[in-house]
Amino acid sequence: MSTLTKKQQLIDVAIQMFCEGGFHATGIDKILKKSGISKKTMYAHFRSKDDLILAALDQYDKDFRENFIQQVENSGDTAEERLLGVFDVIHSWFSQDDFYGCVFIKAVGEFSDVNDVICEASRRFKKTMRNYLYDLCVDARVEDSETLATELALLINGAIVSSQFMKSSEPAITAKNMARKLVADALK
Amino acid sequence: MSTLTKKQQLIDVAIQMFCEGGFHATGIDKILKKSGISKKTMYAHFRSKDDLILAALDQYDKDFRENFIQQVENSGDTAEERLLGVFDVIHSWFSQDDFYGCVFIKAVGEFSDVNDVICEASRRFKKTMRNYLYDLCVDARVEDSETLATELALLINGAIVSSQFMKSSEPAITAKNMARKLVADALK
DNA sequence: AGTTAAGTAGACAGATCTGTTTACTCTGTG
DNA sequence: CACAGAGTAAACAGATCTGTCTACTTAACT
Repeated sequence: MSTLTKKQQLIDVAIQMFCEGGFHATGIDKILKKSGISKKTMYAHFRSKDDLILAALDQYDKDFRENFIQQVENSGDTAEERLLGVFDVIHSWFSQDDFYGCVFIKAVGEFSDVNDVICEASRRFKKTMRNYLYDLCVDARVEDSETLATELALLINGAIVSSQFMKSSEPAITAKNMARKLVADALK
Repeated sequence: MSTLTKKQQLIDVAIQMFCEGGFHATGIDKILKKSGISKKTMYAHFRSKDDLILAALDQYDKDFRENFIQQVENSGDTAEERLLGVFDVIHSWFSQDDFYGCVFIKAVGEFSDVNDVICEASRRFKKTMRNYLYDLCVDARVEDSETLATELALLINGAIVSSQFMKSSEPAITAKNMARKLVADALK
């Protein structure tokens, strides 16, 4: 029951509520009520709401990527299989009950000010993900890994948004079929 | 200077501000200040803020699609050219100074409640756009137009989001290259 | 046992939000 | 001129938001 635990609980509840309801519509009071933590404690750990948002995004960034990478690693024996395995992983993500789209896409939508720290954190996440895709491409001996990584990243963004709109996990399958062609082309 | 004009001005300013700043972060007072219209007049035309949001989205839906379709029609002589012309049109959209991503993507991000009227309007827009893509596919004598239309819609969503994150219009070009392969495949 | 750190509960301040209302202005028309 | 329609300006109500502050509690450590 160290101080870390309360801080962590706060971050956990916050990210969950931001994912579902967005940032501006999710008030501090709601987060505190749901987490059962007092306001004073929150402001002892975080300077402001924005500070909490930032901490929540940082945490989510780390957790999501860790989980994502591990699932991709387990999705196939060859590098090429893992490259397509990415889309199986997002398919199971889309299938979760608490899937409300990508919280970083929400973030750049709500904080469009270019220099906003929250935007920067979101951009950083997408860049890191794209770099991971690039590494997968290199492993699969793709010649133009730069291009393919960018294409796959675009495909993933599209699948997320389409899935959110259609309230279905099918776009992951659509994207996988598209990716299959691109990968085949890139390896040819 | 009829009543329509004031209502229209309000809608115009509102949609512009919602596009840039999102919905929850854009207060009524800011819209009124920017448009120079009094609060009483606003509430004479709209029942509530949600009502204004809905009217603004409806208007944008109509205007955007009209403009989009016209540009696509002018983008090539053959149906196949127009199918790829779609990506030239979004490229010029991404290049605009006031491009802040797709307002309907913002909307489903901020109003995630499934039954929300605002969400419904956003879903309707995306469906209508996909149907237009479907028509283009049929015109181009694509065999499986259902699949290709879904794929192109996903590609467009991905390009929008990637463009917003990268603050660049290049994803439109990336998407066009991807689409070229898909169209070639679909016509083979 | 006593001190300290960390927490709760909740009142409070001040800003901002949506939405209502009152009183005044302007403008065109019969 | 008189009146009706549409608009402005601005006060107001009531809710909600972020952030601060006081007073009390609990638990751990020396």
